[in-house]
Amino acid sequence: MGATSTKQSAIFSASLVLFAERGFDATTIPMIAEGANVGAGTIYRYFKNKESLVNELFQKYVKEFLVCIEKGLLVHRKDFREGFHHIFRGMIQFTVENPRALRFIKTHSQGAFLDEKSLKEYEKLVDLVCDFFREGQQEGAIRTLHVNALIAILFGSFMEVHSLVESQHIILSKELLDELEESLWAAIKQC
Amino acid sequence: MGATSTKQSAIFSASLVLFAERGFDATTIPMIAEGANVGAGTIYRYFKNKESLVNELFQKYVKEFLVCIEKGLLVHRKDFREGFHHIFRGMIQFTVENPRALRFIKTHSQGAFLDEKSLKEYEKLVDLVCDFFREGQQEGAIRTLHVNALIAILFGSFMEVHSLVESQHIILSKELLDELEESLWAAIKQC
Amino acid sequence: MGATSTKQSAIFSASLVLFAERGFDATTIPMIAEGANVGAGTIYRYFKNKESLVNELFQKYVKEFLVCIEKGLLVHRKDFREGFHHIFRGMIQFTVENPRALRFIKTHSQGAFLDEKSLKEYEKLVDLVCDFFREGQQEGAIRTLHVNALIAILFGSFMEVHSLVESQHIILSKELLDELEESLWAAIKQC
Amino acid sequence: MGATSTKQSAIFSASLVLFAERGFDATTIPMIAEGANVGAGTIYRYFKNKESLVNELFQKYVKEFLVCIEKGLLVHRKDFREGFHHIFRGMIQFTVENPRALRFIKTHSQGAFLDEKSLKEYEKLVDLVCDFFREGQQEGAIRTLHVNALIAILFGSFMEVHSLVESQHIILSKELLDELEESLWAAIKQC
DNA sequence: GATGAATGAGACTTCATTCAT
DNA sequence: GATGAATGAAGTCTCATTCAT
Repeated sequence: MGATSTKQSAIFSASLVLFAERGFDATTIPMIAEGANVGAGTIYRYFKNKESLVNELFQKYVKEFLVCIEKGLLVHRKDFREGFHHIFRGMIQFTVENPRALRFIKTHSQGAFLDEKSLKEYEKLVDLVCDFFREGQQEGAIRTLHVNALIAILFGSFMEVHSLVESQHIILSKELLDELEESLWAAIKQC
Repeated sequence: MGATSTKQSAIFSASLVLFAERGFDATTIPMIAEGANVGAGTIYRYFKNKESLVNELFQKYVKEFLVCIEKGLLVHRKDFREGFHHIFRGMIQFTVENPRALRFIKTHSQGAFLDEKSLKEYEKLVDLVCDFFREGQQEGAIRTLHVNALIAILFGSFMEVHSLVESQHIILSKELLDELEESLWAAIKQC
Repeated sequence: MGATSTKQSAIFSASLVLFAERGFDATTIPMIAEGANVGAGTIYRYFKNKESLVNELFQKYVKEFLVCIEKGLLVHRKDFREGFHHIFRGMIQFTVENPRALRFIKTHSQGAFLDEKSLKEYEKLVDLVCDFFREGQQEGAIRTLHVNALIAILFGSFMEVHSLVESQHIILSKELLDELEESLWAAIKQC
Repeated sequence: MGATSTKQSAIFSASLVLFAERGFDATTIPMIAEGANVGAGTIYRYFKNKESLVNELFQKYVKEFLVCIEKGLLVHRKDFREGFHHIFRGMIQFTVENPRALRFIKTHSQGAFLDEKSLKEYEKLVDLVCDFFREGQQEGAIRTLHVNALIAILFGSFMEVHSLVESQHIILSKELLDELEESLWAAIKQC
């Protein structure tokens, strides 16, 4: 909890903003150093190299995303509509608590620079929701589309809407969230 | 059909594959040259520079995408379910006819390298579907979500599923397409 | 007297020699880097780009040239023969103190890469001598040739002789200088 | 006297203009080709390469310059003032008949691309005037400066004034020429 | 003979990374 | 531990030269 973690988190913060806005390749180490108010060399005390930094950042936020979704799921398992509500609200909570993180995750989840650990962590996130959907399908509550497709619909839609909110093409409101949840549930539920 | 168009289209093809797979920044001119079986210098006979290349490629495919969607829409306008069917099938047709193009469009549509013409062309695409949705909302056939959100749901989902097909996480089949269409229509329609 | 000024002046020195000998276009950054014993990238820590380097170098030496000529002029203004003597000796002093600088200035003073500041600085140099000549003409001490032509004679001759000295076609001696001064004065003075 | 010599002289003309205005390095083969209204490849039918072209051009104009000066000299040898007059008028004639040639010769006479033949031809030019000056010195008509220095004064001044005329800083007139001749003779003659 | 499309060597420049301070 | 000056590999782009047409 000393000066060390302060510097590291400053580097994390600056990286998140820059990676989310400009992408991995277009972000330079000096940019991050300036954003974090540290020397360029200092970054290399905390991270082996630029790839290492992006991977640690990616894993950090994927984990936090996972926690946000997991939290609500554990409680209400029987009712799938309720379960979906918790997943959806967990996603919202994550984007609110970690402003640039979702865009960062989305735009970097296919990057060639991701190492095995990052990919595995990302898969965990997907698997969690997969399991939920699969169970719902067995109970006849959820559409019999390929579970990966269902996840694609859920995440793809959500992230795209999130982009619009961030770029201020859409204004976030309670109504929007409720309608969006309803729309996505309609896409997912067995009719 | 002389050597000219052959070289240029070889450069286009190689660029499309590389940009779609690795992104603009991570793709180098030598990579494109090798993929197109031309010398690096040749690329500069056909395109002013790397940015010019990505913009021309972007406009080309956005235009073709537009054509695919427009085609069906013009016929069946009254029935929105039918209209949606044509949009959806147009999207499918485009992805089948232009294997990497949709992923390229999606991953580059926010790039800082896009010039005004590219942005305008992309906007046309969005506007076309916007208009369709807006009309449907006035007729009470389509959900009253913000039209941009509806588009985000449609395109976001579709592209994400498309990614899964391309990465062979999902196998494309008539059933999948039918169910996906049904699911997305459920997300969009007024219930 | 830190490492900073050492590197920068090494780059300046190497540039001066190379630009003077080969010209701006035929001098490459790697050549300069090798001459200055620095990495090629280091040059870009001190100068924005190659043009910036040549402009800073040009301004530096034109300023020093100006100082050399100005110094003597300020004292003896009434006697034009004496004034000319000081201009001439100032030119000599400059070429002795800054071995390659005069040739560099001469061969680059018409370069398309010169920016406004460089041109203005060069003009100052010309104007100083112009004023001296104009005054001399009004007093009937100096030939009524166009002042620009007088300057052309003075500088053109001087630089050409300087070239011969540098290329060791002529050996520099007190006699040579005295005779040269006499010859140029004869060209300039009203007879 | 067919199409061949037409093309070659078109290439020569275009090269002269471009080399004189932009210099050897800043002039590209495509520029010359466009200026000469020939294909780029055609240039290589008439000249081995770019260096060969500049050397042939240089030799051609140095030779013509030599002829211009030689012509008048052969007649009046005893009177050095008269001899100088012919040299000077020969120089004028050359610049009038070959608009860009003198500037081309001057700005390229130190180029690293000049081959032995070019250097030898240039030396001939210098030697011709050298001999004249040396003879004049022996007769006590010409200043006892190093002959190379005398040539430097003559050519250096002349070329510099010529530059001013070309750049329209000075307007060419009979008076200017007469005064200039007088001034240069004053610089050269034994007083 | 004439052309200009094609090429690749080499120029300028950037930036991840190191290391002396 | 922190820094940022220094570096050189690698990227973009130009252009002299070749060669199939």
